[in-house]
Amino acid sequence: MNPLLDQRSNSVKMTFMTSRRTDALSRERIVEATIQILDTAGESGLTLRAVTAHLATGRGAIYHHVTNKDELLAAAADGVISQVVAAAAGGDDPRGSIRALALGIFEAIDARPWVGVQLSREPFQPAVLQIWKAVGVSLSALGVGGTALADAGSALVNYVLGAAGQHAAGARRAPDGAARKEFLDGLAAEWARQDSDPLVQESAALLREHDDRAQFLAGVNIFLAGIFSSEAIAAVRRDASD
Amino acid sequence: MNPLLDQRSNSVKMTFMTSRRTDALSRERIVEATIQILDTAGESGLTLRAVTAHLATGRGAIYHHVTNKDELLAAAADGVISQVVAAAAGGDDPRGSIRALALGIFEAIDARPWVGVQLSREPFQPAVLQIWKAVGVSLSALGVGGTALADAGSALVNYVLGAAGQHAAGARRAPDGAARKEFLDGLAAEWARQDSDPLVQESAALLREHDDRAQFLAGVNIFLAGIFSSEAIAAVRRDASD
DNA sequence: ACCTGAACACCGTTCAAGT
DNA sequence: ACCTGAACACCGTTCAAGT
Repeated sequence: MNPLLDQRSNSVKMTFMTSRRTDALSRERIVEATIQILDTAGESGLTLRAVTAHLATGRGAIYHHVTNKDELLAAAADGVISQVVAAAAGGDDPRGSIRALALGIFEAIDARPWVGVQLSREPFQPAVLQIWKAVGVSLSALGVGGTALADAGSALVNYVLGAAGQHAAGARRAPDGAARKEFLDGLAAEWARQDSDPLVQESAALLREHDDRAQFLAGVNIFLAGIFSSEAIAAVRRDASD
Repeated sequence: MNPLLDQRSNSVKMTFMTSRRTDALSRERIVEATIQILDTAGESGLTLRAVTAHLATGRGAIYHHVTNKDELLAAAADGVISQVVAAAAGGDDPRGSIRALALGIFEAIDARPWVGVQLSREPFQPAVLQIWKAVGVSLSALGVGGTALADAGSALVNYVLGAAGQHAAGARRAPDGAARKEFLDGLAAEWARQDSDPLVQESAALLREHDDRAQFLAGVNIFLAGIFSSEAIAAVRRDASD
């Protein structure tokens, strides 16, 4: 009746065969279950009760491996972002790496809106630190250092996280393409109705046909351009003061 | 004491005397109570029970004027952002307006972390639309238009919202300067301990003495530089293809 | 029409009791 | 040490009943 309990009774530490339905509870298994629940039921579907049901265990058991529901969400996001960062790492083109990282994050969030919400929630969670470090490595390889690196890194990371949060909220509200189209059309109509300012009218028209992904990448390019034009100006200033 | 209250008494349509303990419930009064609760008790202190206690009314009364707790939060954030946008509007220097707007948002969030959290939560809430429009007007005045305006606006707004969310989360965790210093010192020590990579070591050192506000403004400048270098490149391309 | 407040259907977290 | 599950102290939201 309860396969999990049966498995648990013949658990052996040294075995090299690891089946999916492995025995004892562990942080890893809990996080894995958390990701599954988030993917299928969304953020509002993540309850401690859902996690314990999924793992066929008691309520309090979770708290032996994890201190908080928040820690659970942070760990789940970290699991997803780890893979994105690893996939974008390396290569001999730091600008390309930055674009690949940004795009990877965008796509991970497009597929799993809950990651975007979580990333924009807490500044020093593991997933965000990973992103900071990857951005730092690439910028450093491009010759940016010191305070300029901190400023540039902060700009890029905050931009990516901001877009992440906004896109995630949109994706949550309108999951598929059709719902999204309908939502944007309705919103554009609303804008156009509320405000006759030509700028708003034009924005409403653009809103209907805009591509989130392309717009996101355009933003990354703007920041990259800004970083190097700032760098160039700073270099000129340094030369001038020598 | 509460600028919103003052603002409201000026904006009340036909009367010039508005007492605090006015009789009937209204959306306005409910939002006002919401802001007060958020300011004094933080986001976790905002419960429907707290709102009804504050207004000395029954639980369900709120739902005659507001559909949701979410709408309450969005309306509260909109009230705060309205003032920021109004204060930063006008002037004949669009770049200055953009910096003033960004800084105004930063400072509003520094004073009221809950605003930052709320802004980064929902892409098409009233407060965010106000920011979009103000940014659009300034960029437009700088001669940016069409898709470039949408891209640039999106980049700036997402950057501001991202930084807003991250800074708000930090401000919530460490409200005063001393707590903040202690927190950053601890975090820097943690980074330095975990990773011997020289880049991380340097970042940890920078982290301890970095100024969130200056870093935020540096990001705005990077963005502005990026827009005009992108614009310049696009212009060159247009010329070349003619 | 507006308000009341009890009731409903949930939460996250704790903790004595078990193995 | 790890797990169980009832109990606790909350939530947001609804709705029959009042004015």
